[in-house]
Order: sequence, then C-alpha cells, then structure tokens
Amino acid sequence: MSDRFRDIASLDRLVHDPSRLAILTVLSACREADFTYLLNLTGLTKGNLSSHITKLEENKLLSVRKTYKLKKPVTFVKLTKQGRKAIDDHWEKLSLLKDNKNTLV
Amino acid sequence: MSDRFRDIASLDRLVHDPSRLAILTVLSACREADFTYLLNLTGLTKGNLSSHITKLEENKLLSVRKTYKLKKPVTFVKLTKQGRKAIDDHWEKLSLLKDNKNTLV
DNA sequence: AATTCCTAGTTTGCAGTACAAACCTGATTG
DNA sequence: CAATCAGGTTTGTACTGCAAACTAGGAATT
Repeated sequence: MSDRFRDIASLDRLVHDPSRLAILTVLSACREADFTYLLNLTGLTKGNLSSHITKLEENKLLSVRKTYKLKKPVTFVKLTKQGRKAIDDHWEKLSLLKDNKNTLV
Repeated sequence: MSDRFRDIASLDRLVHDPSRLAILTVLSACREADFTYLLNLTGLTKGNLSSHITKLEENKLLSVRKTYKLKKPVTFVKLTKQGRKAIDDHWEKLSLLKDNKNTLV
C-alpha cells in the first residue's frame, strides 16, 4: 500500500499555504518580480505579502533585493534554487496525489 | 487576463489544509470511514483527527455517526453532499491551476 | 474486587500564524 | 509647509494546529 493519504497530510505548509503557494507560483514563472507586481497578481494586502516574503526568505526559498527606481524604493524578489525545487516538486506532488486520490489503500 | 494567482491565494483553507485535505480525500474514495481507519490512513494523531473532524462537521462538509461495535464505541464519518462537492471541486481547481501555472498574466 | 491495561476517542494549553490596521519614510504636489 | 502618495514594515489580535493530558467503559490481571 502506498502512503498517499499520509503524503497529503504531511504536505509542507510553508509551500502549501494558499498565499505562499501563489507567491511561489508567480515567481516560478518569471525570473524575478517586484513587490507591486506580486501585490497585483496575488491580490494579497501589502502587510500579508510583506510578511509572507519575509517568511519565505527566512526559509531560503526566495531572495530579496532592495533598490531604488526613480527615487522610489523597489523590492525585487526571486526564487532561490531551493525555492524553485520546492515549488516545482510541490505542484508535481499535488498532481500525482490527484491522480491517485481515488485509489483506496 | 485570468486571475489564476488570485485563485491560488484564495483557496479555501478549510479544505486546503493538509490534514483536512487528507481526511476529505479518503472520504471521497469511500462511502464512509471510521475513526481508526482514518487514523491509520492519514497518520494524524487522535487529537488532531478528532478536532479536524469536529471542524469539518461544524462546517457541514461531513457528518458523524457514533455507535457501538462489540461494546466498543465506533465513530463513522462520511461526506455530506456539500463536502463531496467541496473536495471534488478543490482537486479539480488544483489541477487546472497546475496546468496554467506557467502562464504569466 | 481492586488495579492495571486497552480501545476509542475528547479536551486543554500552548506556540505559531495569518490577517488587517496602523505605522513609517521619503518624494511630490497644492 | 501641510497634505498626499508610493512602497513597504510592524503591531495587535484572533484563530488554529498540534501534542499531551484526560475521560470512559470494557477486558485482563492479581
């Protein structure tokens, strides 16, 4: 028997959480993104986006680069190698779990 | 433009949470399941399983029937119609989101 | 018949988290 | 120079997920 349901129950909440899944998924489709862009695409509030970015950075799934553009602060964010693997693997895992979800035991 | 990233960010945590996703997915593959069976398949602790079941019941995604078998208490759990729709729709949504995840904007 | 153990759960306490509101900082505008 | 705006960060709170402790009844043990 496979442990498919245990696999579901043990999905990593750091990646699986809806807000962070959205952020990581945006980033997986582009080289890097700035704060405002992420804000628009994900629909999160600034506060939430900020804290999720911080959390993902602390866990080394993404890196942050702060700079200025036209005298305004801009925060660029991109996946680390580890982060790219995490999000790719996560979607892959979800896909496999979906395919098998109806097979009991 | 589609709101695919917003759709990810707004996934319902009641269903999306790993523990509950596992419980609901087991139940979607069988008519009903008892507590011990769910315990084995999901690998959750009794306390967590109990509180997740309570929460899902409060939200009408599943129904609980308590009875006795050989003088021992047995708790049977099954999806409500609403619960079945919720878990089916959730996996379907994840599947669609996965397919489109690389398409930006 | 008292004590311990097992099964089948529920309740409790705590630590962590997600969220929005409030706040901050520097540039721009009236 | 006061107000506003852009681009974020910090704070406060309410929730929640988890494991440990507890409950209840039957079975086995002494």
